[in-house]
Amino acid sequence: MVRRTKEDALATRSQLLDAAERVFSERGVTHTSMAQVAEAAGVTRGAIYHHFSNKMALIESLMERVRLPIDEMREQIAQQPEFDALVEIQERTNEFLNRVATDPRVQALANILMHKCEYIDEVNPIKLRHLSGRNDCICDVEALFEKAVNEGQLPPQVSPRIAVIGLFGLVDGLIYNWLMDDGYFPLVEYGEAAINTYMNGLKA
Amino acid sequence: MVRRTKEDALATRSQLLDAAERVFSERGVTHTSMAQVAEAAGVTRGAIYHHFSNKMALIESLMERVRLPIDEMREQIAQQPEFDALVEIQERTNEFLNRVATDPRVQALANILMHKCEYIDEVNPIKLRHLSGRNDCICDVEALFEKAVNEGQLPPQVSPRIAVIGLFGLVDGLIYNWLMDDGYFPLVEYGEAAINTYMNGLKA
DNA sequence: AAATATACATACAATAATGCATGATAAGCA
DNA sequence: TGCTTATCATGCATTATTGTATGTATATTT
Repeated sequence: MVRRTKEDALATRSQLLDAAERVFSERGVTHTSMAQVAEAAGVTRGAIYHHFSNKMALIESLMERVRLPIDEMREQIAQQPEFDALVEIQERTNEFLNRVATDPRVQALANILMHKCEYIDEVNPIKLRHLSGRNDCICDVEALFEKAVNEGQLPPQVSPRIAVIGLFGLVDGLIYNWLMDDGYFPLVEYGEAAINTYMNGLKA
Repeated sequence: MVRRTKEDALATRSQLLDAAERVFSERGVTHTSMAQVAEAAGVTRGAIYHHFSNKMALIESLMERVRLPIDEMREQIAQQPEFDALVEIQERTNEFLNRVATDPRVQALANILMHKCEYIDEVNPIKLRHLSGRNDCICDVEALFEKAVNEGQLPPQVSPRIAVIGLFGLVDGLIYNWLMDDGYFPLVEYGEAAINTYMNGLKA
């Protein structure tokens, strides 16, 4: 082929990301060659190496594409005045489960990160990004738990730190298991029930 | 080298498994070549291919080695008369957390399965084994929850199925997150607290 | 309109990993 | 004791993949 319009090029880039998301999620990151990604996108490897320097850069762009709307969501929520800290926590958590269950893009990326890639050597920038993003969320929710304790919604012996570690473990574990054996339980329904149980346990 | 005693051969096999466990857990399964496993074990690839037909057979043997004692534990528990279903559940769960936290072999395997390998194509025998073993445990615990409901320890509206899905999600998620950022929270302490919270929530 | 840079396709070289075939030596067995 | 076979080491051929270099035709710029 030949040189296309800038818009065409952007579309190609987008197709490449879509294809990578799909193929990585199906066959795993390291078990997928650049040629397979290119084939799935209907182009050649030349197109990939033009847009991305290597496979890891491709994955980073993949994460960027999903991270942006999530960050927006976080900022948007942060601006809102918080009424009820506990309700806030539960709504956010349920919203997250819902997105994983319904947004195929988020779902595919979660699947890639949890089941279709290997975390190698500490320097791995992907892992660091992931952890950094997580940590921000954890801090947010920890602050909410602290607020709930301070305002007497939760008994004073509740440790916000432990509470948030448990909550994230629960959410991540539900998603992990749901993705592992796709749809052997309804994520949103069972997940919300389990989270509700956990939150009730904090009050006791 | 040469032909060794049968015992020597068994020792070599064991060394290979140890080395694989270590190297896979550090560098990931697909990012580790058979040559690297051999080097870590102090032998050549010839030794590996003599004992195992390929990398996947190696991993299967790895899982077998850990599965056996776990299965024994299950059977052993199953024989005991159950006094208190809820206590039983909590003890088993805590025991599991404890093993992951303290037994380096279990920990390495959990790390490999959760963070250092890619689950590819449905036929993957490793995944199937893992799921099958999980399912047995899930059924065990589900039966215990059912017993707890029947005996009035838990309110009747508690669904044993949802309860066990949530519990396993919580445990798996805690382990997953703990392994991801090794030791950024104390697994046993925080884990037991979170599980306790969850179990209390079921009673409410 | 000419020059240049862009957006890819294609071809090539280098690397690395796998599986197997072969070799060597001693253990196990008749 | 002699034969066979198990336990590994070594070497080889094949294959797959990566990164890059080159080619080409068209947007874009001047």
